[in-house]
Amino acid sequence: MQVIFEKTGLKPGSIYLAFGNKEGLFKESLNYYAQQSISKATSLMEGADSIGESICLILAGFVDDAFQKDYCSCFLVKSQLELSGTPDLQAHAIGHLRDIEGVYAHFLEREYSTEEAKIKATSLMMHIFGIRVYGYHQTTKAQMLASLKLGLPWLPWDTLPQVALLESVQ
Amino acid sequence: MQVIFEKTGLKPGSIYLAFGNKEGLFKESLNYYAQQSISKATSLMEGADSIGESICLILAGFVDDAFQKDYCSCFLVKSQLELSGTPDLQAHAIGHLRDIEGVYAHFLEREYSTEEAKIKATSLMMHIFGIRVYGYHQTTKAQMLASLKLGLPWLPWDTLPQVALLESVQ
DNA sequence: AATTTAGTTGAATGATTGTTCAAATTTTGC
DNA sequence: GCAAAATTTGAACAATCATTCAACTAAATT
Repeated sequence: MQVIFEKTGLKPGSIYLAFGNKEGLFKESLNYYAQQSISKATSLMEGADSIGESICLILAGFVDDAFQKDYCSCFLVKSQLELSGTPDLQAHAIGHLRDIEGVYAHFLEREYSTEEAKIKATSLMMHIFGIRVYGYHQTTKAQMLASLKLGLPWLPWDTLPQVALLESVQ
Repeated sequence: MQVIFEKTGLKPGSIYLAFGNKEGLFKESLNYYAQQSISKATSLMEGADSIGESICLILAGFVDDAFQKDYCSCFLVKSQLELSGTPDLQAHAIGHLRDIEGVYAHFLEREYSTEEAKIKATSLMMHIFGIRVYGYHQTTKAQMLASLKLGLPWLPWDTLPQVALLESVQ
């Protein structure tokens, strides 16, 4: 809260009037972040010819994130892990992550059976979580991408415009 | 610290004499947890005929963990993500995780080239991180295992004694 | 048994935390 | 232009936090 007072320049009273308490502000932030994430992914997959290709682009973007300075993983993932002591908020974060998995599963159903789409979405989420944690290790983009190709061999990595991947190689 | 005073029954002075300060205690805990993790994995792979099979067993164990009550993911993973504000401790956690990746890479070199072993170890770590995060979502063991099979197809899932996997299916 | 070392106690300290509220200010609706 | 509603302010409060320390007890050494 103290950091937020500083960064926003607002006084405690204003923020407490708007959000009630710390948990309220946190929950609202989680909602905003989740909505933002979902609409970003959705709009990328909606307009694409190939779901697979847009997923590759999304993943390449996550890899890029990891090499930005002040990388801070993913708000939802971090919250889910940190909030063991606050089951209410943790459930909120988990719910959003499951929604995101649902979005991927939904779009994958265009190209696979319901069963296949579901299991592929889970594998996808595992890799996303993997990137979000492994990102801090600061190895190389090439290594992370190679590992993604190995773990997600059903994605059309090679039909991607090479620039998209090359520009991801530091 | 307060919780530790309660749970151990020790008074502040005793703990501060032994560990210096909160960071010291935390660092020592990370070291202990990491050493424990590494020796558990190492001893499993050392005595095994097939590295692949022992890795499958390790992963199945991680999946089991996720369905234990009071599941709390992995101390190193959680610490790495939480300690953005304490670069010193975060680097410590990251170092341990990279050590663990090194152990897997080392054993995989028995069956693959150095290059192959390295990239497979990275993919393995991504899946482990994935399990550690996804574990909170409480779907089903079957779904998590199926997703692991999909993402790690180079592991000998089918040569595993069926009991080991069956007993993992809730 | 005497002396040094190691470990524990219990209370206290100062800093930081989340939170509240009456008064002042700005914005809105008529 | 005015009254009502909405926001902001600034100072304060109470709780919690990590940490310290002199006094006390137990263990080890000679």
